[in-house]
Amino acid sequence: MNALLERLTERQRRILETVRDFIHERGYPPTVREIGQRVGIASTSHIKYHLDRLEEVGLIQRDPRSSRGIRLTVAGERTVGFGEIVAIPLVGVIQAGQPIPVPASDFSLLGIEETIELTRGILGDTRDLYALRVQGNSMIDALVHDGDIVVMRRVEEVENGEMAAVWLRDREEATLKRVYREGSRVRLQPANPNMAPIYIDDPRQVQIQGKVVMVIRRVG
Amino acid sequence: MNALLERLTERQRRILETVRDFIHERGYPPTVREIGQRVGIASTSHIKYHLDRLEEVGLIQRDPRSSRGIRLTVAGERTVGFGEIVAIPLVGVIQAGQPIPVPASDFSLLGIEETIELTRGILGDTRDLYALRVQGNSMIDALVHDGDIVVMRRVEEVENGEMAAVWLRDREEATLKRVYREGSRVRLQPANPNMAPIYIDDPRQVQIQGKVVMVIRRVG
DNA sequence: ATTATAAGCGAACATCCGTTCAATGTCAAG
DNA sequence: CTTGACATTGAACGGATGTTCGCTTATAAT
Repeated sequence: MNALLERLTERQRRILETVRDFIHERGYPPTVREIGQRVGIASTSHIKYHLDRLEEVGLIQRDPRSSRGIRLTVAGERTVGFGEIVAIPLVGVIQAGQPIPVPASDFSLLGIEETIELTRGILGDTRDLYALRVQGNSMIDALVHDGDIVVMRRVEEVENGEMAAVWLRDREEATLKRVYREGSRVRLQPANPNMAPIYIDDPRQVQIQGKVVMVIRRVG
Repeated sequence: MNALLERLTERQRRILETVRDFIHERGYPPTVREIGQRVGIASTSHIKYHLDRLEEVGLIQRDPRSSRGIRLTVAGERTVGFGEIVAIPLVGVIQAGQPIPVPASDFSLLGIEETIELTRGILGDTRDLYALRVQGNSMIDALVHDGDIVVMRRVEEVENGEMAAVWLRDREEATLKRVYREGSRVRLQPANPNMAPIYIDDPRQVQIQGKVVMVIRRVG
């Protein structure tokens, strides 16, 4: 999946992580010697050697003639998983009678018009996320309504009880429900506890299209 | 409202903004001399003099013996309005039969156990925000349910049609509704379009406790 | 065995950088 | 007018910092 990361030696990934951690802790990048202290390399020139490699492959960027003039590039932040802000591509719309769009697995954020930016803290696992805008009130039994943004994780299967976006083949309907496998049938439980569950006898009618991670509603 | 900011001279606020901008642009803090270049001060000692003042009032923090060892404190980020991340204090719980907590106007983030961090981009105006956790399903007609987080802005009055947290005195009930003043009475409209509005004849029964800015639902 | 490549060390150096010091200017209060 | 607090300057010092250079070691390919 990530060709860059494979090209890195253990030392180099260690250095990249150290730079990331240092910035996160102190609010400014480390010096060559401070990196050395953390990764256990005595020679400053040797660290420079590795930093040159990291810069060559485009994971970091440096300002020559500037002390601590080092920062992770977008690629660098991605390979090592940076601290604060996660950009989630907004790839489409949830609509009644329409399957829920699932982006390709190598989505690169290029060519995506819009992203929403969240902090790592309020998300759990930040891998394979994408976001959809809700159109219409067809998801209202999931306590989701027009204009909301749903953050999803691209998965093929879900655990019992997880909230998923499912496509019901026969009804030609997309819906957000908690999915329970009960013997041979499937129970789809609305988020609204006042509403009754749906039972599907043929599990093949239920196609998992993703897993709901978060719902965000901006109120004008 | 902000006593700190008034105590700052023009020069000092300018320096604070310069530090903020520099970090934002380059990814690392400026040196004393780089600050001088931008604000037009030739003497390094003079800049140190102002940095000492800024540190005294707690707007910046410095690592002695570290080059570029300067960062904005939370207070500093707030006075000068920092770039990306906004920390919103999580001050309590919304519960049926309980007024909605409203923090004091000078909430300083000190003594607050928990905060949620969001990016400036998905919020609009980031002033006077606080957050509440929803407990129970009493807000379900606002499409909000147990465990959701509601981001609020501390206001005393709302525009017509805005979603607000209101306390109904006679019912002893807190609820999230769109508020419409219709002549002498007040219409409270649920977010769920399938549900009927509530009409209150005596406007004094309706006490605005805040304005809903965002609803966030983390799905397990 | 030889060679190429990556990994590593330590010293030396010029520059960068935070800090200190002595001195001057400004301006309102006493 | 004097005083004292604040603002500003310039020079100098010592330590921090990125870079260069020469050298050594380990590993794998030729």
